[in-house]
Amino acid sequence: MGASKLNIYSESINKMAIIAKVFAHPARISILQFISKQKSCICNDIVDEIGLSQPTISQHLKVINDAGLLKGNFEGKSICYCLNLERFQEFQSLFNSFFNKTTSNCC
Amino acid sequence: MGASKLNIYSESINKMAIIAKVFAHPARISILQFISKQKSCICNDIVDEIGLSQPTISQHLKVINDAGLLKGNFEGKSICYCLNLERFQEFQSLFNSFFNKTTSNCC
DNA sequence: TTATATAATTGTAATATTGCAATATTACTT
DNA sequence: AAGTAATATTGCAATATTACAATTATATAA
Repeated sequence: MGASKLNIYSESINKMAIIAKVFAHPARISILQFISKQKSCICNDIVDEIGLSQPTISQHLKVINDAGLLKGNFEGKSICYCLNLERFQEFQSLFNSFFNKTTSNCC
Repeated sequence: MGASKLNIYSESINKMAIIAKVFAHPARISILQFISKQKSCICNDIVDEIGLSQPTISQHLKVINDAGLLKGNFEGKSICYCLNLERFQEFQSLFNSFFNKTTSNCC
């Protein structure tokens, strides 16, 4: 085989995995960090900042966006990427509730 | 190319990505959840519970273990897997501090 | 020692991800 | 309309991940 057997897990677990996948690549963490640090909205600056090609950054942005973590505003010919903070906090509380439910019973 | 260019990111960002990767597969989330729910330590029960083959579970356990999230005690011929709660909490606070530092300045 | 049970490792196939060059699209500008 | 700048898409190669069958290692039990 090789592909993930997504059908055997609950909806919420698959959702958590999709969220975690956003953070599972350093380029995407860097992009999120960079966007959040900018005073004004940014666009192609990410390419210069991170050191990957424009298509590669664009691809990572798509992954982040597909998870709902971005808002984009058009500003002339460029796109202003911003964080969707509500969704971000949703992620945070999902993970925290998972972590907080987790205890250890032995060892 | 195809491989991740890990050298262009900071140590802490790469570390976060490695942690996130543990949670980036539903099987691993399920395993963590299952281990934490058990009253007593378990072993091969994970295989029955989750519905993946023994080598596949073993492989996922290795990923979780390599991230430092497990403690293993030998109990007879089987291994008792438990969560390393200290490390788990370390993860939680690392992610929370990332989330909390993240703000949005536009849109 | 031999048998049995549990878990790790190896080998391999299928699929996914990462990265970039080339190209296409989109929106402004002249 | 033609040119330009910014971003997305496509196609492809390299690498990584996922999954399992077969095998191996380890530990107890007979």
